[in-house]
Amino acid sequence: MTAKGDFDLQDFLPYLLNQAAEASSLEFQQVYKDRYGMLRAEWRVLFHLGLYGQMTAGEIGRRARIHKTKISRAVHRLSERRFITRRKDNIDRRVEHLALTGQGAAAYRDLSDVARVYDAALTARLTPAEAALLRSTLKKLADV
Amino acid sequence: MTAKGDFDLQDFLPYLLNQAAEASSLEFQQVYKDRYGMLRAEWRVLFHLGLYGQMTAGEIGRRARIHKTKISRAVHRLSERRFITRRKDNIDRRVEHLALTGQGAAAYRDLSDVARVYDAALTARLTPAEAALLRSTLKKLADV
DNA sequence: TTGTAATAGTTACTTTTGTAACTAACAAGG
DNA sequence: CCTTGTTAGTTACAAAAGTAACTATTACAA
Repeated sequence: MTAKGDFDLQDFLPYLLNQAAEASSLEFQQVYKDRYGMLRAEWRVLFHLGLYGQMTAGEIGRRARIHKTKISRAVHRLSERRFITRRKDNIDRRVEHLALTGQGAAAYRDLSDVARVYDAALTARLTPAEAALLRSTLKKLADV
Repeated sequence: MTAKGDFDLQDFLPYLLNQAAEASSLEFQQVYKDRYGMLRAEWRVLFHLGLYGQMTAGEIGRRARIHKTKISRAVHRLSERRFITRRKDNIDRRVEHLALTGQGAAAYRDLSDVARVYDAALTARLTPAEAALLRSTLKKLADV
């Protein structure tokens, strides 16, 4: 049934990327989900605040390319659970400045340790050359 | 705020993979969605049948690592819209053999053409060495 | 001013997904 | 045959995501 013009699914980059992304996210997902009850958008917001400090929802959305409704819901849940604080800007009162609470910073440190270890384990499955080229190539592809 | 032990989100493989996967899936998604009203699981089922011929839901699920409920719903919608047929196995009557209809085969040919062109466009953004290494590395990572 | 457009973020509504429980059919040992 | 366990696939219910419309505020030009 495979006609000669066909190319295999295994050679279709979007498919391959999705398979690799899903497989490689599984274990980390278990951690932030089981340990902190977070969703994907939530750990991403947490990491942005942990890595780059105080930010607004819009800034996080632009950096991480997350839709504003996802951010809005993530921020809502994170602040509800006291992982982050929200402070209205004095000048532009549409904007809120988000920052980690002590609890949020602790969760961030814990998860970023897990991420570091997990990333090292993934990387160890590749040669150094593969790993380096993979990262740079993925960055290229992520730029739309 | 970025402590010296931190590693950037941009170096975390699961994050990078997800960003690249999402960015690189966007345009193709528009096509199968707008042109045929399909979801991701649906075009994958369609492609499996187009590429490998008649298969059962379970076989597709194992190959593509798609959960059986997603397959079940995809199969339901695809057969409802006359893209595939379902035929009960004579010996093991739990099993159904799925196959493309004429309409399904036409959709498959159209979408696989789109996929081939789109994949070529993505690949063209990389050097040949990068593209080759990317594919082989992704295959490694996709193996859980 | 004041009217129009743009921006930040939220909400309501719908669609899709995740989870677990379910039916139906087969398998295999007693 | 029966019981127990397994496999294929479906369904019910709950959680999450997508879309578009909404509020509130700011920007800017007539």
